[in-house]
Amino acid sequence: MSDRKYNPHDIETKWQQVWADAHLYHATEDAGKPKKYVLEMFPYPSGDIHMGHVRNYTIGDVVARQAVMKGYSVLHPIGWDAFGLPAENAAIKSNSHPAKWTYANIETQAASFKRMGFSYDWDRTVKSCDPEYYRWGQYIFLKFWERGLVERKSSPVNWCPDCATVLANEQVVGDGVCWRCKSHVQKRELEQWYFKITDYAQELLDDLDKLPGWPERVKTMQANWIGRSEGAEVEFELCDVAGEPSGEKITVFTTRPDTLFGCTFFLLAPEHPRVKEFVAGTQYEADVMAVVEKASRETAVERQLGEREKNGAFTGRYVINPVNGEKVPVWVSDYVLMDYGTGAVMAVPSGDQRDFEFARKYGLAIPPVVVADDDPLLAELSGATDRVMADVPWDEAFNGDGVMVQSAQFTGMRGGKASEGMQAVTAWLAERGAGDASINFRLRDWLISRQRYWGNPIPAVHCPTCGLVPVPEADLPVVLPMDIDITKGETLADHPEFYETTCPKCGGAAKRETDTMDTFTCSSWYYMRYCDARNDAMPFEKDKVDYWMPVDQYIGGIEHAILHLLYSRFFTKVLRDLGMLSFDEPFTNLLTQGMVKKDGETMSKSKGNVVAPEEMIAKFGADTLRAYILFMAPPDKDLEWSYEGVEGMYRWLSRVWRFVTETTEEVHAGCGVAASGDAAAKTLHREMHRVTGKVTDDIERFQFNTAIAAMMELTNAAYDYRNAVAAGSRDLALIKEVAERLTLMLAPFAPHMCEELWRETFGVEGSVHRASWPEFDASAAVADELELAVQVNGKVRGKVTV
RNA sequence: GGCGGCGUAUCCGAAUUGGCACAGGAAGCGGACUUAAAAUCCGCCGACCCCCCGGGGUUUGUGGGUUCGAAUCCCACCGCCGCCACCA
Repeated sequence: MSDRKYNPHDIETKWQQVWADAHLYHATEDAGKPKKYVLEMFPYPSGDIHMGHVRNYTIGDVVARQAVMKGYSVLHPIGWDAFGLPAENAAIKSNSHPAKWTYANIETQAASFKRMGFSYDWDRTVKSCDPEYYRWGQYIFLKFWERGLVERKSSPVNWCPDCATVLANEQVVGDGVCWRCKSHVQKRELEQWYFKITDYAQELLDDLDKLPGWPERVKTMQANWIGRSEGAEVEFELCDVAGEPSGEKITVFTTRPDTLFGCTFFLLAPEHPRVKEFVAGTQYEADVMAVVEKASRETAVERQLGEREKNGAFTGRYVINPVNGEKVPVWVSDYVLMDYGTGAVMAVPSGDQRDFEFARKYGLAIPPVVVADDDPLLAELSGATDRVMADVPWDEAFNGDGVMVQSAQFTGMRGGKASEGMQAVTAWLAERGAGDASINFRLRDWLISRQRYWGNPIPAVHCPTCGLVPVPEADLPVVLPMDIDITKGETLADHPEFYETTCPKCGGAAKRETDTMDTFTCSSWYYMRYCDARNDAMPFEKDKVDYWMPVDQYIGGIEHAILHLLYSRFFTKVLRDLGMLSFDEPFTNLLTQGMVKKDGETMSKSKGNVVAPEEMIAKFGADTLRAYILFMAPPDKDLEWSYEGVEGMYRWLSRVWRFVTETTEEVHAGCGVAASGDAAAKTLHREMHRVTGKVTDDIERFQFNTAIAAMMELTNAAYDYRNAVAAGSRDLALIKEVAERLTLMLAPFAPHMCEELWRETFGVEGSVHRASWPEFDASAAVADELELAVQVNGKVRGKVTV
């Protein structure tokens, strides 16, 4: 018989040990059961866990535990995203080594996860900084390379001065700051390694439709990031210095070829490679170079701060508009981006607000070409195929749908995005070899090289004779050397014993690549490794991945809406094309959990509003913390921490504990009747079935807060029954069933307490976490009598009891 | 500027998707038990207006609309949050 008082601490540590010894949560591929892969984003080992971790991993744990009880074969693993800069910074601060800091934190976090009672299969743990893991990251890199998806090229890249490394576009956030250290990012021209994610841009966009289990806003963010634009490429013929046609073509991308007749000037980005050549030694050189230099001085931040004053200068050159043979001047302007489209733009000031502002500032013509249906100008210009008006009477550009005017044979057609006129102009250009329909993406290739030590070494060799040579698979892993003094700011480039090597191709002296890979390469496939975590012959067996994958439920923070989730989708598609697996998308259902706040702000040490999980465990136990963090709000919403709230949760768990232990004593003592069937018993019986249905349903919908609320209602109904019926007359079968059902349904939330009640109080053989989830009888949940409201004109006018 | 989300009692939140608005918890108040306290158990618990003291009416950020019926759908506005942003 258990203690009368609920004492979480002894119970929790006791069962944690029992579960660990029995490998209770070991996952096996069981062909006789449906599978469920429940995964939470693996943590970065920066110190001990915080409340955000508690919330994230508790959600996953409840889902995983209930799935086991419902008869699924469940995979619920954990690991660590262990490479990365914070480890280097911490090592510098503490005059230590990144590995030491990282492994120590992993130990701390692992202990905390165990103390929280999470049901992980610890035999599948992955640490991305272990050679047994990262060697397969290198292997995958080589496979990508074989497939032509690895590229080393020179281009303007994002440089974080504080992290002293380059960053991927996705890692530049907010107003042009580093995702990790929030420093302002600079632009530098550097040669770097890329994964050609743009090869998959269309599929990454299209397949968002295959993800009905993802939040709409995450899909919208990814679609915006990929940024598909339909339009046309148009070729303009360049004129020479004397203004005569040179025969050379210069291409632009436009989403509005229907406005081509309104093009009155042509723009180049300040970084455009032709700019210097065009103005060298001319009277325009000084003005143009002033614009170029001003733009280059501006940081990425300033250029990304939305709309600003547009600056420009005439280059002295002209291009010929292919639709009307008009010579239009070529300008340089700082609002044209070199890394989108072709770095050159046809300007149509009447149809584009930016071009409009630029034209007004520099006195360039603004002829109308697409006019709104309700614009009086339409009547005035109706039927005019030639340009009779060179300047619109408008205050701003018009970019909507309307009627084409002053556009030769296209005059009178519908103009606008995806319009008849747009198609007609594109077709006309294509016939004459002056353009064609085209699609442009905002997505850029993924810059994966980092000039940092604590990461996965890129398996490549620079040979003076053979060029870039991949490290042969047999030579993997390229081991990250441990004898490095990070406190002196050393990187692999400071260690000749690392980089001095021989070329795998010709055998001559060569230099090993000293950059490491972006940590997001490590996190792009770890969930596949869990399926076959100890394989030392390949990253994973196809059969095992095909059994467990895709992840049925993925849970993590919204901050990965683009970064990690996009990269993982990309990896999955490439690995599929490499024949290593056979599905298209890695995560079928995605839950993005909200943040845990205190006093309306995110918890942080600098704000001094951190509530440490260990402090709450010490006070109330892990079960109370788990149940509380799920009870306070739906999982996708932010949650405001309240100390009074935790005490309330502890009170309720104690109340359940008392009910179960006391009624079990009554049952054992035979103090009551076998079955009573009176009104009070009927009410409790009905409530028990109603709540079973509600809890089952709510966990499926991730409404953990209402699932717990329903169990509280059942607890209240159970106490009502005890108050209504005297001891000795109580229905023993009923109160026993209520106690058992409560224990089973609460087990995923408060696993230790329920295990204690199940095995010690009830005396059942085997774990409650292997027991079957309670069935419910929908008809038993329906009341015999029902009060119906009678509405007349939507107002309650009476009530009838049926 | 664009896109997306949100707004319900003192606070956190229900309302399974158009059908009795506010379940559950917290806070607060009262009672039982106790010499007393804690713990526990029981009960009460939004506001405003009207009232023949039985009760009735209004109220889901604001204002409209659709509907027999709206917290829920539509339009406009206000407020808060997030993401993107000179992407041609």
